[in-house]
Amino acid sequence: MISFENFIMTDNSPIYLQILLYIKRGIIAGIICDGDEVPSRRVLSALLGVNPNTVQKAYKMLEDEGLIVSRTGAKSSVVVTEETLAEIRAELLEADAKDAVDKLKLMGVSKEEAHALIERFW
Amino acid sequence: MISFENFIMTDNSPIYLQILLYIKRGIIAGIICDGDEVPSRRVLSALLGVNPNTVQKAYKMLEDEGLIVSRTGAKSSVVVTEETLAEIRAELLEADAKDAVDKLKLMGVSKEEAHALIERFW
DNA sequence: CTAACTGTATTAGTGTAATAATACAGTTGA
DNA sequence: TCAACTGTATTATTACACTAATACAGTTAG
Repeated sequence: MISFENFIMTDNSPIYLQILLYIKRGIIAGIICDGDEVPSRRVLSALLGVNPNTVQKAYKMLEDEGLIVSRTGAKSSVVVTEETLAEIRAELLEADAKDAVDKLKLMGVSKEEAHALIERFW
Repeated sequence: MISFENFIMTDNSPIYLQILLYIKRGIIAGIICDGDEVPSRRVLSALLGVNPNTVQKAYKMLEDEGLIVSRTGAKSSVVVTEETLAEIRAELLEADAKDAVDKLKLMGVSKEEAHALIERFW
C-alpha cells in the first residue's frame, strides 16, 4: 500500500493533477513500485479530505497512461515497466528542473546563486 | 514600457496569476523598475491573446499589493520600494527554490544530481 | 454465505477562470 | 478642441474543478 505521508496540497493547480503527479514522482523515486496497491478511492479521498470523484479522476488518468490497473470490486495496483518509467522520468524530472531554472533566470539569479539556493533548501 | 518578450504561457495555473508572477519576477530581476509603464489592459490582452478582463484582474491584484498605480484615463505604472522588493523577493525566489527542491527530492534525486540538473538546463 | 469492502457511473449543484460585448469616465497628444 | 487612447464596470455565457448524494456491480475475507 503506497503512502501519502509526504503529500502536500499546493495551490493553483487542480487536486486531481497533484495526486497524479505525486504518484508519478513516487514511481520515479522508486518508492512506489510495480505491483504496489494504491489506497481505494474512498480511503484516499477521506485521507486527503477531498471528494471521491476527485481521486477517481486522478486514478482514471493514471489508468489511461497504463500506470495503474483497476477492476471493479478489487483493489487497484501500480504497473511500472522500464518504458513507462523512462517516459515519466523524462516528462517530470526534466520538466521540473527546466521550470525551476527558467523561473530563477527570470528573477536575475545567477547560476552560482542557484547552486547556493539548492544547498540552502536541500 | 515593460516587455513581455519572455512571457511563456504555462498550463495548469490561471492566466491572471501567470501575468502577475511574470511582473513580480521582473521586478525582482531589476528588469522592471519603479516608474516603468505597463502595457494598457487592451494592448497586453491583444499581445497575449487573452481577454482584457483577464489582464485587468492581474493588474487589479498588483494594485492591491501596491506594485502598480492606476488612474482612469492615464497609463498605469510600476511602483517599487525597498520594502515591497524585499517582500516579493522573499515570497517568490525562496518559494520557487523550495518548490523545486521538494519536487526533486520527491523523485529521489540526490543533491549532487540536482546541481548537475542546474548545470544541464542553465 | 455474506457483510464489508472494492470500482464505476450518474445527476445535480457550487465556485471560479475566461471569454464576449458593451458602456462610461477620465487623460493626452496632435 | 477632440479623437484616440486610457481605466473601470457590468452582464451574460462557457468551461472546468470540485462537492454531494446515490446507485449498482464485482471482490474478498471472515
